[in-house]
Amino acid sequence: MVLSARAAPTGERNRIVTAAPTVYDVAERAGVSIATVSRVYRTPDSVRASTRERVLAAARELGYVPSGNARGLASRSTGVIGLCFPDYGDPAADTEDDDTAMLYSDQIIRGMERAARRHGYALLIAASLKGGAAGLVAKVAGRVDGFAVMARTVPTEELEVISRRMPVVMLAGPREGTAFLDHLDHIEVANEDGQHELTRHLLVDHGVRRPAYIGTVEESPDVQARFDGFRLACRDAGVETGDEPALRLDRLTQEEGARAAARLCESPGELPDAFVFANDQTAVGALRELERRGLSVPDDVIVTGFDGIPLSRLVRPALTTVRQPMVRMGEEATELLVRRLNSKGEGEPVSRVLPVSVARRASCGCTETTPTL
Amino acid sequence: MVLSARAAPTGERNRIVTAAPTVYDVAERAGVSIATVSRVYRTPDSVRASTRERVLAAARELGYVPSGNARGLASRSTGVIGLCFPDYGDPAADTEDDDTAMLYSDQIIRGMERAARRHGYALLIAASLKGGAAGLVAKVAGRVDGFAVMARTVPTEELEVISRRMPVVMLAGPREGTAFLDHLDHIEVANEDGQHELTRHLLVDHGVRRPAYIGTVEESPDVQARFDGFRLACRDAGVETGDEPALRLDRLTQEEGARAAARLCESPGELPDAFVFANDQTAVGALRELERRGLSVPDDVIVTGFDGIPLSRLVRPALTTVRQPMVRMGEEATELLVRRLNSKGEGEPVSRVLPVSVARRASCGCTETTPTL
DNA sequence: GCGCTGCCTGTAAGCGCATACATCACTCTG
DNA sequence: CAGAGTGATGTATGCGCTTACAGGCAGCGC
Repeated sequence: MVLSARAAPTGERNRIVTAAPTVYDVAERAGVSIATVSRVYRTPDSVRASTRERVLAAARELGYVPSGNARGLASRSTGVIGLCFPDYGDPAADTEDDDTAMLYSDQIIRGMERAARRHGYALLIAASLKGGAAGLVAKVAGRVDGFAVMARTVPTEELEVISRRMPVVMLAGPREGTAFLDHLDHIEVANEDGQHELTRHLLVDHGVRRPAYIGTVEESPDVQARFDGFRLACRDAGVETGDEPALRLDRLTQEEGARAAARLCESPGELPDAFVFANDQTAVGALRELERRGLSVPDDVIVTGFDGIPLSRLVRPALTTVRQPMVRMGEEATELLVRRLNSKGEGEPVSRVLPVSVARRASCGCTETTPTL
Repeated sequence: MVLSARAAPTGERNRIVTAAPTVYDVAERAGVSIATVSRVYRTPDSVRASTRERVLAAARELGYVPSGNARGLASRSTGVIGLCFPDYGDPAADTEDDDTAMLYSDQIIRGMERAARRHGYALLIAASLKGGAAGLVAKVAGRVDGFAVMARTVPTEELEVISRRMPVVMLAGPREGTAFLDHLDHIEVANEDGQHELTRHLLVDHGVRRPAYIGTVEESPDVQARFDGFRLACRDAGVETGDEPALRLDRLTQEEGARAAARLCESPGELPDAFVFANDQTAVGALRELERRGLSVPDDVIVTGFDGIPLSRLVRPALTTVRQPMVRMGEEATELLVRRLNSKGEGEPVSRVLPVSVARRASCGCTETTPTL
């Protein structure tokens, strides 16, 4: 807000001085009708050049900014797409660990924002409160043309309502069983394939024989798929594993990962020769714990992660993991939404599986193939 | 979009079937007027419980979602705040380094989103294209109640227009000289103090005598302030430094940091006993380069950064740095905006300087005081 | 000179909601 | 039992823009 200001004698500064100018003001000043003003912005070519200039000049002088609301209302579209992502962690406890925990969402946000910008859309983001306030949806959904939803951040019933009004795409976490969700567009990564290939690498190339998979208590579809890939690879290689992960964690945090490593080290019997974690954060936590215990990775035990977050590359030893194209996933989400928007939602639901790639790094005994930087 | 679907014989699925229901539809179904429907959402207590239930039931049955646009238009507010941040890097070149480069913005986004959510606002984000498309502003500014702007992402003239309509807060990068910007709310961190304290620690506690400061070619206000802190600390300790950084980099990336380290190592004369980098990314790059050269940090040379990004803690040796409360900065930005919004913008412009803290870690020879996790 | 065509601009009707104001049904006092 | 007060609801208007649709006015061929 601009001050009336320097010149003004008193505390006038920093207050909104004038009501925001509207098309009417601009029209009057330029000596045209409001329709012409609107056309200058919407379809410039349909206005004579000289008129256009006059309007733009008037707008500039008045500091006119079109009201997005009025525009949206009249044109029945907002030029905004929304993203709902999970808010891990307690907003109050701003731990450092939490900082890294959200990298996943960050990348998707970035990807979506970029692609959205390319298409002339802006991005509205909202974390789903863990409490699950219903307000969110009404709030966000009412303001966007399309909606991307990270798995299980929005109750199915709300999704159903929203999807009746606008395109919705689900991110990560495959379609759930429910018939309804089958009809949403959907993007996921090749979790099973990735874990399968990574595991195969450990078994075949590094001769691992007693791998331990560390999953979660409440299996997300992603984690489930990863475990499936792990099991399959073991079966293929004739390595014995149970139908259950060696360990199930409550949350996929560094702390939990460290705890898991501790538990596995202390449990009776032979130490596994590889810890296969369901994500990078936990693997990094394990790395720390093993270092603390004086165990060498990968000599005493191999450690692998999943996700390919930036820090997986930066820890020492660098973490062997499965890289997910997270930024790309965000971009794809936007692309899908935009396509639907342009085609008025016609067409079969799309389900896209993005390929992943195994990053073989030091924590499994491979030399990094790419330079560190 | 819900399919008409399973049942339908043909490609009807995945199309928006019905026009979105409005207050009128809900009102009719519930047998009330639209005003009552509106009141159910805006001021529930002003409607008799039985009526309210009827309305809500009708809304549920119809899948009613209030139009944010209409709401905003009628109430002259959107419930959304905006953030404009820089888009580092080429969107096409999705290098891994770029991933880490944007951590800064990510954290601010997170902080703003959280605080916004607490206050019932949503967050609209838009990176400023480096090309500097003017479209952005009209697009975003027309849709929000308040606007946070990371330093130098929006041209001053546009800011001036926007700030006439709504509260604007500048983030990081102190007020510029221009009189106009002096009147915006503003949040920065204690760059100078932080660098001063860090430098003092090196000089006094570690006996550093030949520190080299590595800055940037085009000095941002932040980087400038950091260098000022560095110089001041040197002067205080009676250590000789020039008025110029030892080196100026084009960009604050890991590559550049590595290159800087190489240059400093190869330059004639005695090796500096400490590399003081203007941010963490460059310091991390230097760490790698020094490792490659077989030099030990901190024994051969001390390295420090600035920012306190998560990976500063994760590299080995862990990086001594100045922690900026980036998430907090985002939160503060939101708080400031919300306060202005509630007070109709009254009051003097606020300039808040957030405190920083020095993280003494292994790269300066200190043991980490906090456990790794 | 006339009607026609095209280009440019104006007129007017909403878009879906919030809200001031009016109305109505009651309850409460005196 | 009239009049005032109270709570619940309806009526009507307008928020600022987009967009059919309807002119007005030039240039064209006849």
